[in-house]
Amino acid sequence: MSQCDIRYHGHMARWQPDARGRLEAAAFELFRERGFEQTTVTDIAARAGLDKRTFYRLFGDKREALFSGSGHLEEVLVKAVTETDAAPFEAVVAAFRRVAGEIFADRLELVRVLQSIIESSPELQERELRKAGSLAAAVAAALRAKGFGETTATLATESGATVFRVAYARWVAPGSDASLADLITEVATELRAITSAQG
Amino acid sequence: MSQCDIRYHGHMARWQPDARGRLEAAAFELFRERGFEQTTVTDIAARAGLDKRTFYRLFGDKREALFSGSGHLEEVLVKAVTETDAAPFEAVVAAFRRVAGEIFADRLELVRVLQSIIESSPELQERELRKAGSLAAAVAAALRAKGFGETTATLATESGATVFRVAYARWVAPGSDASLADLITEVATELRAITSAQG
DNA sequence: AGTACTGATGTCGCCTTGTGACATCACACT
DNA sequence: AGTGTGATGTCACAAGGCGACATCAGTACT
Repeated sequence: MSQCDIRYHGHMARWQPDARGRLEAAAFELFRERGFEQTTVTDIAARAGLDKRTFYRLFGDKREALFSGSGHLEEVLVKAVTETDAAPFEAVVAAFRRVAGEIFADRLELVRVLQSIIESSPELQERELRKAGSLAAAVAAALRAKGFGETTATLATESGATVFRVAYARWVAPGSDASLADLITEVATELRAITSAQG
Repeated sequence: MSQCDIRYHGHMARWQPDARGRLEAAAFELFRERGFEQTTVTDIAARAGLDKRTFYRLFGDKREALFSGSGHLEEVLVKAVTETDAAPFEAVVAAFRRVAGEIFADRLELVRVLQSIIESSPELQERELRKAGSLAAAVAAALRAKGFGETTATLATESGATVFRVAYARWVAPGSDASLADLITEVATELRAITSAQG
């Protein structure tokens, strides 16, 4: 198995390594500098020293270059939900709290820039919504796999996601200094209060 | 005020009336016949007896032709939320129940076709998500206008929207025969149970 | 009546997104 | 040396979307 010794998987001298990473970085920079709509895919590829066609082989479309992290997020979230034995809503909230610590905690500045880019473009907002949706679908599926019913799984997931969204918005908003995990706990309590109030 | 007698607002002989309506109808038909992606804007305009450029003056993009009804929905929803004095979550759920009766009740078949078109295209799904989002923003704003806090308004709105989405999915699913309004009530009860359960 | 204005529509040309088909060329394996 | 293989570049093209200008019925103003 001498192949295992090859650390630089294939083509190293011929092409700069990590084309995908360079494209993501180039896209992020350009979106920040000029805005999403003022940046063409050709611009991104050029800055990464690649061709437009190569961009489209690595990303489905221009927006995807900005949402590469969401796959990892889904993974961690599903794992967290699977490994607990709490009630569904509590499980989802706890999973988000874990994600808050593992993924978001030390990236506030990055997240703020990312969010400002997204807010500047309707196209990106749509994509973000879809990513959130498929993420929720994955979590709901994980709950169902644990034996919960379709409706229960969906409602717990969506409620948990709502809690996260609100907490996240507060966390990203300027002037806040609480941790995301704490905000999640607070918002979850508020949600319980609101939904259990008497009509 | 003799002008009030003019029923056919302006240009009647020169152009067929209701260009917008004709384009919406043409788009709906073509999307159903060939699918969204297999239909070009030029196709739609041609079927409506108009030019591509005219389409883009009336609709921001190809997807918008399918979501014309969402403006009316938002209007009714906001009105319903404003006119009640129930607690926030209950107010939103009641508003959705009202919308269920006033707008959706006698349109199951149409809604099913619409939904099947949307489900066939990721682009349309993204747009639907965005429409739902701006609708929620409007409802939340209405709650805030009634004096509720930002967080309360958002949580109540999002929870209400979740209830509606789940009920709507059940209603549209084949084989169901309950009314949308009843489904909303049921789902709201389930949500209360889930969020108030002990960890 | 004549004329200028308005406003919805059509025409033309352009850039950008996204894709299929084919060429290229360092590296690996035989 | 010969032969793949796989990531990349090149070319051409359909479709989305937009700016600028032309057209022309009806309206308003004189």
